Amino acid sequence: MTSFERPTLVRDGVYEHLRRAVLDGDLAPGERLGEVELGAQLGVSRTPIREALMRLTQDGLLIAEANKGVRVRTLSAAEARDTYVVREELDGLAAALAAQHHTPTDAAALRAALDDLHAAPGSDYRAQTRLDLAFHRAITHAAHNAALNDLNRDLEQRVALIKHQTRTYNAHPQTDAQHAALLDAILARDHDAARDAARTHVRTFAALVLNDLQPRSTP
Amino acid sequence: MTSFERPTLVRDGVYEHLRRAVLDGDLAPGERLGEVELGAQLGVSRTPIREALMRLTQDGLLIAEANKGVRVRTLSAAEARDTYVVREELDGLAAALAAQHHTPTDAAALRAALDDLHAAPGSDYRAQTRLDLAFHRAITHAAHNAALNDLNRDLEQRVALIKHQTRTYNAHPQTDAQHAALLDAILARDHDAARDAARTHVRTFAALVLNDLQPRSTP
DNA sequence: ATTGTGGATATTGTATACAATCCTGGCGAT
DNA sequence: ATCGCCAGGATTGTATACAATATCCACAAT
Repeated sequence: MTSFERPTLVRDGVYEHLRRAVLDGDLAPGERLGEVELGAQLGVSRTPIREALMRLTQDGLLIAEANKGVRVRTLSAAEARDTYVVREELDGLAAALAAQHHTPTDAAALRAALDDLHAAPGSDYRAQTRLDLAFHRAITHAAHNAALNDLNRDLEQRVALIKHQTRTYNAHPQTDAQHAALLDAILARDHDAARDAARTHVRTFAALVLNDLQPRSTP
Repeated sequence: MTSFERPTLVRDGVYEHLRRAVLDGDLAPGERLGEVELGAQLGVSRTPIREALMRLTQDGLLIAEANKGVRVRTLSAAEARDTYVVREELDGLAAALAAQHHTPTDAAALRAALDDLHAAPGSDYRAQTRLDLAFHRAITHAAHNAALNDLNRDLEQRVALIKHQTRTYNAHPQTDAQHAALLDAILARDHDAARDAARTHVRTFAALVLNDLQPRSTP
C-alpha cells in the first residue's frame, strides 16, 4: 500500500472546497453564503461549515457582518491599488530569493508552470488566472522562505479576488515577454534582474487591472 | 450618548483575550490549550472557544494537530530568519509610504508612541515588546495602505512570538538612535532615508534575536 | 527489565437543539 | 402616498449531546 487512508477532517474539506470556489470565481464577489444552505449542499452539519467560513474570513476572502452572515469579499479600487503596491515589493523579493536559492527541482517546476500558462487559451480568463497564480506560486516556493510563502498566499488570494471582480484577462501584449524575462533571470541566478522583472510585471499588470476597476467604483 | 452599547460577540472577546495572552507572553510557546479548560476559565461554552482558536491558528499564532488540539506556536531558527528577511522588506516599504503619506495626526501618534517606548524600563522585556510593536504599528498605520496593514499584522505577531521564545530584550546600544533616525526621516518626508533606516533597524535587531535563538535549536 | 497489548479515560470532531438578533411585509395613522 | 410600527419568519450565535480518535497506565509475555 502507498499510505493508509488518512482521516481527513470534514472542516478541512469544506475549507478547501469553498476556497477553491472563491478563487476560481464560482462564487461571485458580494455573494452571500448561508450556513444551512451550504450544509445541505455538501451534506454536513453547520459546525464544520462555520469553522471553514471563519478561516476564510480570517484569510480575507470573505467578510462577516454580525448576525448577518458572510459574503464573498469585494475590494474597493483603493484596496486593489494598495494590494498591488505591496505585491510589487513582495513579488520582487520572491523573485530575488528564488534566483538565489532555487534547486533543480524548482527550475523544472518553474518551466513547467510557465509552459502550462502558455498552453492555456487566451480567452479563458479563469484558466489564465489559475495558471498565472500557479506560476507565481512556483516562484515563491522556489524562494524557500516560509514566511514569504504564507504572506504571498494571502496576497495571491486577494489578487485573484480582484481579477474576478474586474474580469480582466491576464493577457496583455508584454505578458509573455515579461514572464520569459523573469524566468530567465531566475534561472540565471541574477537576483537583481529577477527582482526588477517581477516588479515591472506586477506594475504593468496592475495598471491594466486598475484601469478596468476604476470606472466601476468612481461613477 | 457617544455610542450605543454594541452587542460584542462572545467569540470576538475570546479571540482578543487569547490573542493578547499569546502576544504578551502569558501563554508560553508550546503550551497546550484545552477547549474545556478555556471554556471553564472564561465561562463560555466550547463553541466560541473553538472558533477563536480556529482564527488564531489561521493567524499563525497557534498550530493545530488533528484530534490533538492546539498549542502556542514555536518557530524554528530558520522560520525566524525567514520572517526577518520579509520584515525588512515590508518594514522598509511601510516607512517609505509613511514618509510620503502621513498626516499631522499620524505624526503626533508616531511621536507619542516613541515617547512611550522610551519611557518603558529597559529591563521589562514584555513592556518593551508591546510598545515596540505599537511604534511599528503606528508607522504602518501612517502608510495608509490597507493591504500592508493586514500583512504587517501577521508579521508583527510572528515577531512577538519569536521574541517571547528568545526572551531577547529590545534594547541594544543603537536602538534609540535608530528609532530616532527612522522617525526623523518619516517626519521629514524623506522616503528613501526612511526606508533605509527601517531596514537597518530590522537587520540590527534580527541579528541580535537570531544570535540568541540559534544556540537553542542547534544543540 | 523491556516491550507489547488492552481497556479506561480524556479530548477533539460533528451534529443538533435552543436563544437572540435581524430582515420583511403588511397594516394603520397622519 | 408615506412613514412608523409590530408581528412573523428566517438566520446567525451559543450551548449541549453524541461519536470518533488519541493518550495513558496497568499488566502480562518474553
